[in-house]
Amino acid sequence: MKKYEAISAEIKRRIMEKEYSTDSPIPDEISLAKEFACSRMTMKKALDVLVMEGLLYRKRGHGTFIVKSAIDNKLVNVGTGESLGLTNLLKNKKIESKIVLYEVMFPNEEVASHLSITTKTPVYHIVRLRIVDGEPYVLEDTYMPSDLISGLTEEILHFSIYQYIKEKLGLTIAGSHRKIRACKSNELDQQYLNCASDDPILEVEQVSYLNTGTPFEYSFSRHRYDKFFFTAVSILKP
Amino acid sequence: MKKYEAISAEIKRRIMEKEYSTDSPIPDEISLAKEFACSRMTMKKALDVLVMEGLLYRKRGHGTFIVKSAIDNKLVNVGTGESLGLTNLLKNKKIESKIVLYEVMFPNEEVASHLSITTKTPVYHIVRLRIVDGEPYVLEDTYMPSDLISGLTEEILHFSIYQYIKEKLGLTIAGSHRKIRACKSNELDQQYLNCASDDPILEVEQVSYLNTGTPFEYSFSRHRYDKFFFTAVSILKP
DNA sequence: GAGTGGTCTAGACCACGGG
DNA sequence: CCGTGGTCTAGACCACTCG
Repeated sequence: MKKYEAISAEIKRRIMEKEYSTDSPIPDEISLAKEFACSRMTMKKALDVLVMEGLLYRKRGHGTFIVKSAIDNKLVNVGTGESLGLTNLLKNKKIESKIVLYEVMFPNEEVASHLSITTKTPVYHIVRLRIVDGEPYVLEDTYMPSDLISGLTEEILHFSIYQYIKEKLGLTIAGSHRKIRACKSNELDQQYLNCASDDPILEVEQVSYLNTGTPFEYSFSRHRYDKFFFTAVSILKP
Repeated sequence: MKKYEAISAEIKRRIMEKEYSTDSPIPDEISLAKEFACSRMTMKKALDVLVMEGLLYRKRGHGTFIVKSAIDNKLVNVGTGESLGLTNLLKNKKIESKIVLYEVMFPNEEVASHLSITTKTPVYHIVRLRIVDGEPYVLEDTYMPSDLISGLTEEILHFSIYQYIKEKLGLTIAGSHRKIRACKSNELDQQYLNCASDDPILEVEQVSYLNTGTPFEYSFSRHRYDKFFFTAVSILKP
């Protein structure tokens, strides 16, 4: 365990357990560094994590304070997210997957360009309906290069592709770029998400990358508008 | 100008001008630190900025590489955004504002709780239609404590509230928490955004904070679904 | 082993806000 | 003035990947 992560976790615990007052600043960086027997730079890095998560804010010349609203609201932080994939995000829920389509094909120009491959490189094309606690939740339309993500089976698709990539293929997922938009529902949405023809859809277009910088997934997640929203924390530079 | 920002900007320039190959790593941190006459920690911080923006990625034991797709797509980075407000985001466009409603009122429970005030504290309630290059773009429904954001005039509402807060009131905006969702359009949307009754809306619910941690704005921005999408860069921890 | 980025140190000075 | 956080330094050792 990295030192700054351990410190960060301990301070987070103290905040959540209300061991620090929300009316006065938490102890200053130098005192905390002394308490945790680390340098001030390391202490700062530990606090940086919590500032990023929206739990703390700093006032130059004053100190570091707790964001009051952060204690009650358990934010799903997406800005610098901890994990990707439904299986990770909804750990307490029962998640099922219905495979709507599973094929190997040559990508069109658009898909190929987002995956940084040619139209001659075969890709998996997967359409999955994800069902959370018995309710249809999201329809995922996913493209992955078949040589990169090899050995996919229907059994894996019924569970978690991300877990397979990490644990069985030993690849490291580095992050993703997303575009979030609203759009009209199409027939496929209506059929599988069980929604009305005038129900909107929240669509997340996503390119995910390995730590090698290689894109491994280009996907469109189409969410029921009443079952999902996206959260983001934005911190401006001074 | 801070040193690491200046270095960061210069490296960004080099990437955009294609002065570095995208097939090999950019120079290592120690060489770059030497070139820019700074310590390695400062160099690292400068590169951190570009990693956050999705322009670079690092491979331990290998080097630091350019994200190929980042050069073409000019991402509007929202994750750790540079600025808030339309006036900043769309600098090249002609932005007009039509004031639909402008009143002072007592907030309901929901608004009060998000602004961390009581229902006895008066707030401005502002509904503005923002028009970009002559096209209706977003309908903003905004609540602000009137004692905090004092001296608002219609003239300011026609231009930029954020700029007024920063430049005239001398307050510093620290960041915001957002929820992004899709929803159905209502009559107000249809009237002002000039959209059909079955057109969806991309709604951004936002609480914005000053650097004091005080919430100063609770707003709902309702966007035409065909004129706006939200982008986010997500970087996972190793 | 050589070279990379990742973490950490023990200081230094600066910028800001308050008394 | 003092105390706060913000930046910066010149090193150190570790973890990882490759030849």
